[in-house]
Amino acid sequence: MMVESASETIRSAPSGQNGVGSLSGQADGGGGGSGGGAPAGGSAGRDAAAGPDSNGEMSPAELLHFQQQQWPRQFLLQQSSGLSSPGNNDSKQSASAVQVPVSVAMMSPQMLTPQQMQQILSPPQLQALLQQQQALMLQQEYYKKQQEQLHLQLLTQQQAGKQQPKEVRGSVPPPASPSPTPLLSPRALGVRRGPPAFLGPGQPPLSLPPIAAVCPTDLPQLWKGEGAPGQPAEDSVKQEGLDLTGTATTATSFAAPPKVSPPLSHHTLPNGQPTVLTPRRDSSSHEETPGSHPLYGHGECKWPGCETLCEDLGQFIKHLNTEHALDDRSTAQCRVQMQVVQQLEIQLAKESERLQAMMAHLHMRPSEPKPFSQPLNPVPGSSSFSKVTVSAADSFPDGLVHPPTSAAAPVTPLRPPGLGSASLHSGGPARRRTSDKFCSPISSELAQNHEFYKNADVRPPFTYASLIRQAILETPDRQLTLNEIYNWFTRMFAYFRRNTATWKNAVRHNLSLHKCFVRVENVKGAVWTVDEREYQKRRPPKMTGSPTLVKNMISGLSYGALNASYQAALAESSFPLLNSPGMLNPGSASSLLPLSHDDMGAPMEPLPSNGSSSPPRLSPPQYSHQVQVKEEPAEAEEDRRPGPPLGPPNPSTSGPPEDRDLEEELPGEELS
DNA sequence: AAACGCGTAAACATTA
DNA sequence: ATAATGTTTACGCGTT
Repeated sequence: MMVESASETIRSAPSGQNGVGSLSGQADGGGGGSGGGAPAGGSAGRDAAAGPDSNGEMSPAELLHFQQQQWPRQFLLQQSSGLSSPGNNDSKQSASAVQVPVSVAMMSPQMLTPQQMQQILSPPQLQALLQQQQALMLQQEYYKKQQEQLHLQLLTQQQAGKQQPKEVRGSVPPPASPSPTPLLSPRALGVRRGPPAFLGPGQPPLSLPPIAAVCPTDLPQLWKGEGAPGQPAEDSVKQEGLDLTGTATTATSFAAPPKVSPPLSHHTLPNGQPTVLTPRRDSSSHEETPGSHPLYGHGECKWPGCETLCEDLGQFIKHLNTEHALDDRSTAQCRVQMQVVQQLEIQLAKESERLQAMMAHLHMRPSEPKPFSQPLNPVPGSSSFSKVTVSAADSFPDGLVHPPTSAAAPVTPLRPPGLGSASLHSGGPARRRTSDKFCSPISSELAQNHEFYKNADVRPPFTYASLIRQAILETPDRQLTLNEIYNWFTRMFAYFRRNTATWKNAVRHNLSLHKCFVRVENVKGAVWTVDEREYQKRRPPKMTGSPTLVKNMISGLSYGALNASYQAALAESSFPLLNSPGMLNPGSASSLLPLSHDDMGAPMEPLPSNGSSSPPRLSPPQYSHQVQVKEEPAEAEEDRRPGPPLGPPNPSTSGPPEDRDLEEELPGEELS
């Protein structure tokens, strides 16, 4: 995950080879503080090596990451964009994307990182993407075969003395040659991998072309954009090709309503081969001049595999007639193209169907329109939020957003933690914190995406401190041994099932570093507890309503952050939901009490000076227990609290539970 | 630009 | 002796 910062890499360099090799050492999971090796070498290196499950080979998750980088990103983006507004060329129509999950709709293509994608999509979705990609690769294979076949045919013909259409591009090798030299240039056959011509001169290599720019007309890119499997992903440009493939897949959807596959015109080729042509090739999307030709764009021929430059339409027509006249080659290419289209159609149909189902599902839910300015103190039972369908505008006017959906939703399995985890992996450590900072209440987030985090190798958008705290608070007696904390991490997050040395070290580091974590000597050893007061202390002032914040959310931090913020806001406004039965954390979700001041933006609440157990500190009752723990031996605590079994939240529970709950909730919002 | 929070690495000490 | 625990320092990055 995260791209290791260059600096890190640099730093580690001197320390010695860090690499996978050394990593393996630390991968032993021993976790000992000794820190094993220096990871480094890059994110991939570290991640791959550190994990116990990584033996130098890519784990499924890593593979997923890798593949995600190839195309799904744009694919999805476009898809989402298309959903929200088929005709909208503006890729940033976030605000208007009311019907699309905010987490997706707001994403800016350029900002979506594979990790974000991962977060946005549920594992099944990711899986689907993978499959799609594989399907595309298979297609590629198919094309290649076809091309080879064609090649052979032509070769045969040629050898038979038949007149072959002359190769357009001068680079055609002498026909007679029996050598592997392609009779048809790879390019002509679509195998060629030159710089994607479709990337117009003005288009930055990595930028995503406006949705509108991708249309059926661009399908030919498949011919060249997709490289042969063996071809190492070239460079960004090349990847772009892949991306575009995905894009192309979606492209058709823009031209037609999501639900139905675009009508197709079935033509019959001269040779009798039915050809499927996407309708309005020319009109759809491409801003082509009235007199343009579907196969002509950006000054060049768009015939699959052909990039011949043509100054004008006239020249192009001429070229078309001469070079792409009716012949075996053209026919074969047409056939291939037809296959491409058909595949895409099928794909589109499937995706459309899925989309419909998703939308239907999501729209059904928002049973509760977000009540706007609700009091900061959420009304119990108000609801859980879902990261769905809320326009940015709605969410940020006051920095508060209300859950569009109704709480009942227990944890939706594998629901992508879109909003909350948004910016996670996009960058270095700090970056991921962003979302954290923006507060998504950890318990809420966790509750909702429990399954997701549990199964997806996605890094949770919380700081170690917040996670540790959460782990501790989830237990009946609010204390855990280091090992138990470790276990919690691994149990709750797939992500922490690897890189053990790294994160364990981080956990220990955090425990020691933060005053909020108090080590208590217990009979059996030492346990860690949380000093809620301290924890609260470290929380930076809230950003509620801060223009700056909003601004950041909207622009600076990438949509991911925005989403996170949004989610956080939602969550904050709906604490009660934390207590919903669906909550995964039995222990933590015990309280229905309105959270105290804490979150909601209230800057730090001045801690009342009730300091019960902690003399020096004025700590509100809620915090007292923590403090006690801290100052008292574990036994004391145990006495205090026999330890209500971690059962579902029991509102009726009296005192102690309350405290607990409060504590939990308070912090609920994770820092800030 | 500085301060701060966070993640990561790593050296070192202590304990089981 | 070894591994698990803890503590501490350092560095880089992003945000405020």
